[in-house]
Amino acid sequence: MSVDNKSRERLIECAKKEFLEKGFAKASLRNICAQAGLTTGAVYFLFKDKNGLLEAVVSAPLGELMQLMRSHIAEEEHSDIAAYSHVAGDHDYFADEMVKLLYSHYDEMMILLEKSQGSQFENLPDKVIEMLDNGYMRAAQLYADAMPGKRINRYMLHWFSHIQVDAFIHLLTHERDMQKALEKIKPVLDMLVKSWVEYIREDDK
Amino acid sequence: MSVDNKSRERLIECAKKEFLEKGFAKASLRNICAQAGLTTGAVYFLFKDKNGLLEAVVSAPLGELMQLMRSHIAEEEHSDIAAYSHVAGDHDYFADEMVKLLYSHYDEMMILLEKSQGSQFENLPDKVIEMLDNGYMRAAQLYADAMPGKRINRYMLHWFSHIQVDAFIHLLTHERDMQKALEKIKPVLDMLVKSWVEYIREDDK
Amino acid sequence: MSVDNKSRERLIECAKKEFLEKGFAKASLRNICAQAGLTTGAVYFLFKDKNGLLEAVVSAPLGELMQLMRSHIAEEEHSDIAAYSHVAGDHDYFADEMVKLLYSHYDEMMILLEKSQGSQFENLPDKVIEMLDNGYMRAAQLYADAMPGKRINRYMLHWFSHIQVDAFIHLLTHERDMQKALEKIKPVLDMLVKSWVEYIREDDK
Amino acid sequence: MSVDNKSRERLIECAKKEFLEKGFAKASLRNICAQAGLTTGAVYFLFKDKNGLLEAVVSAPLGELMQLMRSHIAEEEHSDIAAYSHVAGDHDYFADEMVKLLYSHYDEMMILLEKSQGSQFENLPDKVIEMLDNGYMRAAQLYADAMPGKRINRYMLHWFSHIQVDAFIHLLTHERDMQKALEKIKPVLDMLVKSWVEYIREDDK
DNA sequence: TATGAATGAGATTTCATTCAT
DNA sequence: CATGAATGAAATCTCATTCAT
Repeated sequence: MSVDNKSRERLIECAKKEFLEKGFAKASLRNICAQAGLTTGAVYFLFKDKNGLLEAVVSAPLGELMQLMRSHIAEEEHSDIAAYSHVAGDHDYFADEMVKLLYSHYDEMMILLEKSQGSQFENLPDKVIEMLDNGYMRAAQLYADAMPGKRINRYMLHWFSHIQVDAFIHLLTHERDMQKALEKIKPVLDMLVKSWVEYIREDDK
Repeated sequence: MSVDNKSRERLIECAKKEFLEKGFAKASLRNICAQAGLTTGAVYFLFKDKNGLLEAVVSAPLGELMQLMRSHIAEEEHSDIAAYSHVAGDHDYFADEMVKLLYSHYDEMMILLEKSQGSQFENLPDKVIEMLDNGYMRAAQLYADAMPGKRINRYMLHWFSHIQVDAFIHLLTHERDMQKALEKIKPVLDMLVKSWVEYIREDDK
Repeated sequence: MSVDNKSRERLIECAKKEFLEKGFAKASLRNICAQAGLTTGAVYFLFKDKNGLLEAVVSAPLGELMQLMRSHIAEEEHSDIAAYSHVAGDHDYFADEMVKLLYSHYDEMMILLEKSQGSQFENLPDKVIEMLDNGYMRAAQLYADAMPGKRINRYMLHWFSHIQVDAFIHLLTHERDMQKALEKIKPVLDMLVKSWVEYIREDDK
Repeated sequence: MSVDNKSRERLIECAKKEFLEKGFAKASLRNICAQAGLTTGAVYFLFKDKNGLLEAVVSAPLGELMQLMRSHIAEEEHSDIAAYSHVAGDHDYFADEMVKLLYSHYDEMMILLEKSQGSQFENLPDKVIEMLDNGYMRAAQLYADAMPGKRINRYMLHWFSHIQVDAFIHLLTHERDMQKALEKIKPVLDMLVKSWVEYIREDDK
């Protein structure tokens, strides 16, 4: 918005590198600023503090991520249980979106999901899991009710949310190329959906 | 080796608490030593350094863990592919052993698997996954060969090792009671085995 | 001088608050400017520096204070020693004037007298005491001369000046209401005057 | 208690100087440590922190001061109102004790009473005043009850406690020699006691 | 067998101030 | 008339580590 945000951008760029390399906690403001050719004071002028700098690095991608999660969950909650047989395509669609999002901000997502210990975002994966878990709960309930003598296996439901999130993080850390990632996530998601249907219920009592 | 290990043991006990609470990186040697009624110098006499203290805390359980892993993998490598239909019991047996081991040294395992960032053990889960991955490779190869036009999906194979390890860590962090843990891990392992068989292969080319 | 002093005034107003709250030394220019909707640079344009800002806040009341002090001292120096018996009314008059002045610029006076550590005004009370001390000196001399074998107790003279100033500061910090303050200061001044007459002299040699 | 506390003592000595010169808030740990030929870390080993260092500097004299205050107040509370005519000697005794105490730890007392802004002791004078105020309350009550139509002038009572404390601080800052101080405090205390008796009461209603 | 003392390098943060625009 | 950007110096504190004794 000002004539030149060069310093701000340089700082963000250098912070990104440092966070990625050392993680938030061990990242050194001094290092970042030296790299950017500035003094640490500049961080406190341009951002609030170390956390503020991190926020500047990840906030936009984070917003998009949360947006996608919310719309996925909303869809999930309005989906018909009977339709579960062909939801696969749906899931594929979500997975595609997610992969594209993750890889279009690769560094930021890595920081957010893997390198944010010690920051305000250190529990983001857990929060996302919680969102999913809650979102899937209704569908699971309907699904369980549909079969007498069965009830939701709460632990399995949660674990499925956990490994779904985990699947994307694992992908991110093991495959740098987006096209390949799009291929690789397919069977994973496929397996997840099929297993979900099969293992989400347990015998009542 | 017996006269007077009191200090050593007190130190180990206090370190365990601190590591569990704050994680290795943020644990304070001074704190630990003060708690043990000693000074930091004692750590450098009795152990080598901070990492050495951690090692003393976790080495025995770690040894047992590696032992169990190795024997599991060895078994896996000698197993017959044809037998895969009823390997379920086998896996249950392994899972039981693993859960019992993990829960008989709960604190140490938590430290090792969840609180060791910054230490020499920070990649232990990855190493275990690697072991598993390698161990499952031969069986997977045989299994793939048995079906023409199919080959191993390397990524899926690795991911299965990943979530298998993850399953135990997730259990550890979400269920403190061993009996309940033994119940909860069952469907997880069941799902894992069944899915393994189904998803480990992909179309050739 | 009139078109647009808004910024200047806003700055002064906000500075007043901050100085009052935290004292000069711990007051933060950034805070003040942010509160005023300006940046720190503005302070250096509109005033000279932090001290200049303080000066702008207190200069008018300070001028009046010094004026009153000077006229009080001038009167004191021209007063007749013989008249000391009924000077009481005089002192009451001065005290009233002083209280009215102090309370008509309560905030500024508080800053000046209690919150100016670290600024150019940090010794104002001492300077005022010095003025008083010098002013009372002549009267005291005449008074001492009037009684053979007596001389001025220099220390007591100074201490009286000290507690006279102190009396007003104490009042300011312990009574926010002007009417009540006017009542409370009466016996204090009364005591001061009477004791002055009695204790200002000591035996010669 | 150890072989040599040289560093500790050097640190305390240098801190004393720095605190005296700049006051607690503006005193620089770096400076103090450099002066003592140590690093700042040493402070955090030998004391807890900056406040801890100050505490080490002043704690002994502070203890004695509080002790003396307490015994003075206890005496005051058990004193007979009828005896007030010849209490003067009593007060002289207290004043002598106080002056001796203050001057036998001159630097520490200066720090405590004049240079402790920003530390845990910054309100010590106020606390002492409060103690005195409370202590004198009972005597004042009896004294007021003894004359119908009179009641305690709460403000004057407090102000007397205030200037009594102030008298000692003023002395400390204006007279470095103990013998001279002992002389100078006499008429001050004398005046205080006489005025107390005269001004502590006001007309009822 | 351990202590006590101290280091040295680092951390984040705060601040008044400057100055080109 | 004031901003926005940035400096540079200083602040307190924390820590793992060392080593003579």
